[in-house]
Amino acid sequence: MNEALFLRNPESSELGKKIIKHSIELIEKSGFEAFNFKKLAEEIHSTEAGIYRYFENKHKILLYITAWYWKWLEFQISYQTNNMIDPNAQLEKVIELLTSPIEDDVNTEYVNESLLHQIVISEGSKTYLTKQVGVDNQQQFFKSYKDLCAVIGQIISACQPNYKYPKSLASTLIEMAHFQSFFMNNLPSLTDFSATKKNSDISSFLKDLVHRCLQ
Amino acid sequence: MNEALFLRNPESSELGKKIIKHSIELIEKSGFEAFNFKKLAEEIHSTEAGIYRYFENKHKILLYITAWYWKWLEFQISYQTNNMIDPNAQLEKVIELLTSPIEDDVNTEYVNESLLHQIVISEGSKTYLTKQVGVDNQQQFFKSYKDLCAVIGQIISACQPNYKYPKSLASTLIEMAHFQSFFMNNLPSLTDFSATKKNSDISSFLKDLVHRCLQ
DNA sequence: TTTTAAAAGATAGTAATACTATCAAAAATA
DNA sequence: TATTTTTGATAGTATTACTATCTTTTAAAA
Repeated sequence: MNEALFLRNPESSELGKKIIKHSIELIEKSGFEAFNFKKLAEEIHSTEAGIYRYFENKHKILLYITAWYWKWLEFQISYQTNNMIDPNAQLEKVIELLTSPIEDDVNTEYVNESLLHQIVISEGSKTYLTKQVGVDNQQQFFKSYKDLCAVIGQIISACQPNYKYPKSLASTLIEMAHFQSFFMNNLPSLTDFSATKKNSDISSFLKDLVHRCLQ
Repeated sequence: MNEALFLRNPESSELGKKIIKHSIELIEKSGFEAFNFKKLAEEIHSTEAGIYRYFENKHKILLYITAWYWKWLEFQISYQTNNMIDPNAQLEKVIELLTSPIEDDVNTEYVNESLLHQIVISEGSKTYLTKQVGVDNQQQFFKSYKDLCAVIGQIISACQPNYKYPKSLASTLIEMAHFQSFFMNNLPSLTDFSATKKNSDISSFLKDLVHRCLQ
């Protein structure tokens, strides 16, 4: 993880891990706006000052957990497409991983990936939709997101070397996997999935989209 | 405009129009997070209490101005596609209107559409990415966004009646017109337009996308 | 033109948020 | 055992997001 995201590495202590674990739970439960260090401190039976020793502010926590998620997802993708030779099959797998509800990964004790996935859907855009996006980007806070996007862009180019917009299609896939999910559950008339509310419908939509774009 | 968005109609008085005009200027300049009623009051030489008589809180102002924008854009679309018979040409026009930088409309004295367009790009998603999205939706706060999406969905269906995802493709077009613009200017590696930084490139990308999806 | 009502201005105050500072206690390490 | 590092406890400040009240100005009705 990018060291500029924290003051003290949360992975290095029990308190740090509790901060991450309960930040994920609280943000998922009440939303990022309602989340603050006082509530978090109460939740983990510590103090506000204690949390400020790990993170400068709540925006850094959001940056940290979303960066964590993108890194984790990139690993899942490379792991699960490892033995595939056909880039088209790889791309289908990527779309499935982007759209399917995530089950909690038992290898990571203090991170609940299922909750984190929901946070990335509902709050993820808030990491970069700010006036500091330029400075934050210079400090490489979005590196893991950009890395994931680059990986997907490369698979797209492998499928169809002549396609002119591999990176934009990659970022479109990531963003739409999340936005269509949010819309389906909260503003259903913006989607074609209001009847079923199935994640597999989003998957079909995106697979159809890339298939037509790259054929 | 939806009457539940305000306490007193800002269009009905000089003070109300000043609130809208300067809200747009301030939010565009410093971002929605830094925007507050105290700064706005100073800007228009009025008082905080005065603004609270028009809007309950700053979130309602953001909802108001974005709803205003979607209504205005829907009008532009219906006006500019009015005499077109070919739905494919209509859809191309829609994409151009979504992606091209907006010039200030002289018919609306207290709204600068160019600034408002930038706000919709950078802050628009924050209107619905909240925990209250359900209640806000019940109160019809997103009606003009959903109306616009429905109009575009209908054009898509007119182009290709067999296409299975007209609404999702419509919301994808709207969101991506904005996100690709934001990425191009702030996180350029997520797009294929970092060399030119031209809005017409986003337009080409989206036209290519719908063309392939609907052929 | 006077009366009355509505809108705006001025001022004050509160609860919550987002921090910073300090010092002592506990835990880990040398 | 001594020393450093981490945590806990407490206090305090500036800003934000409101609410309340009263007076002045403006506008509309009588």
